[in-house]
Amino acid sequence: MDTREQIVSTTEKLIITKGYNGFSYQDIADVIGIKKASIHYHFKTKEDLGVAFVQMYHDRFNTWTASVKDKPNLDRLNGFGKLFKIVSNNGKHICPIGMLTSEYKTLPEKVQQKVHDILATMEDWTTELIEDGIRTNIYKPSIDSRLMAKILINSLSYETKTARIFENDNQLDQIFAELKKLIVA
Amino acid sequence: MDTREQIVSTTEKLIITKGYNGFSYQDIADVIGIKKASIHYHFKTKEDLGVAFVQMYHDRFNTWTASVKDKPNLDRLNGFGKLFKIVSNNGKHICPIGMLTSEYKTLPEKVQQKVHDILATMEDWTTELIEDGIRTNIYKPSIDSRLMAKILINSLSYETKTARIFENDNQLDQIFAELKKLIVA
DNA sequence: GACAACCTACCTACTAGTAGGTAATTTAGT
DNA sequence: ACTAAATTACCTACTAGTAGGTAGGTTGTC
Repeated sequence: MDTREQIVSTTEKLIITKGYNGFSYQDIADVIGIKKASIHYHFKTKEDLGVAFVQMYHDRFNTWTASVKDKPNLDRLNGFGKLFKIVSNNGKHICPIGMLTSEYKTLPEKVQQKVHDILATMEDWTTELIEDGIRTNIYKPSIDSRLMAKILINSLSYETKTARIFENDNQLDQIFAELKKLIVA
Repeated sequence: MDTREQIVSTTEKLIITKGYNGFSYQDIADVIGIKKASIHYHFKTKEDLGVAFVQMYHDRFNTWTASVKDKPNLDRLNGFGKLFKIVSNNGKHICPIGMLTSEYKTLPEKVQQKVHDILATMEDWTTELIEDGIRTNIYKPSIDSRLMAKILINSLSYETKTARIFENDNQLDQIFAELKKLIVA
């Protein structure tokens, strides 16, 4: 992993714990053992680094959706749930996009745009997943796909935060199971 | 409204937009037109102010639950939904407790404790509401009360954040309606 | 006179960002 | 193959601004 990748990777960890406004170039410098000015060499401004991080996260999600696009609907649904389980890391981490969603109003314009984009991508993908499930009679026909997509994403994303507070590492599974009960016919 | 109340009230607005770590005593001073040092007179440290704010918010919730405790179950459920609608203020605001939940790891210890307490209170109240609904055959018997309580709170709380980003002021109602469809028999 | 509620004036610590320099590597021209 | 120019990746040292917090003085009310 080269220095640039190390910076973005460290940024992810710091956003999870301290948020975008809460971490500093000095924090990153301390973690990877270089000087603050050297980070400015790789990312001229903090805004540039923020944009690069969210773009990386968006790319990661797109790569994942591409990798499961031919799998059965229920596999994709379970895979989506597992994504949050991995992010949560047994109640130790939270979803960084959830953090940026909270901080949105104070984020630099270009970072806001990127956060807006990944949220839209995730909501659209999940909506299509549920639409597909209804169309193929796997899911309950009474469901509104977009609203259920939001309920699913909101419940799981927010749970990574409360799990960290209550040091509860298994309720994410239970919530996902309860949601599946509501969705699957 | 005396100065102390003005400070706490301004703190609420600032936490909603900038978060606990994002607002400063100077911000408050600018809003209410006094000097920074005068805020230290009312709240010796920022931690004290944070504690006072969350306590006020907790008291407000307790006052509300007390005011509806003898109302029919569905009235209480609808009232709970409306609480988020009021907080959201047509997609302009977010739930400040949701903000503090994101920031949790960086909050001073006493503020963390208060956030932990209000989250537990809200979850317990909602769980009991759903238990009552199941017991009185108003809700679907297949529901797990605690998990559904979390799904309800998470969905609505997180939606105040995404509504602010997408400038969408009516999906909170729709999500609450969809959740009611899932809960009510 | 006592006290509450404010003030001015300061402190230390930290922030993002910049100026200017250096050693090592890569590229281009002869 | 040799060399000069350019680039990469870092460094030290600094700026202006802001953070939370404090000491001590002033003002207004009972």
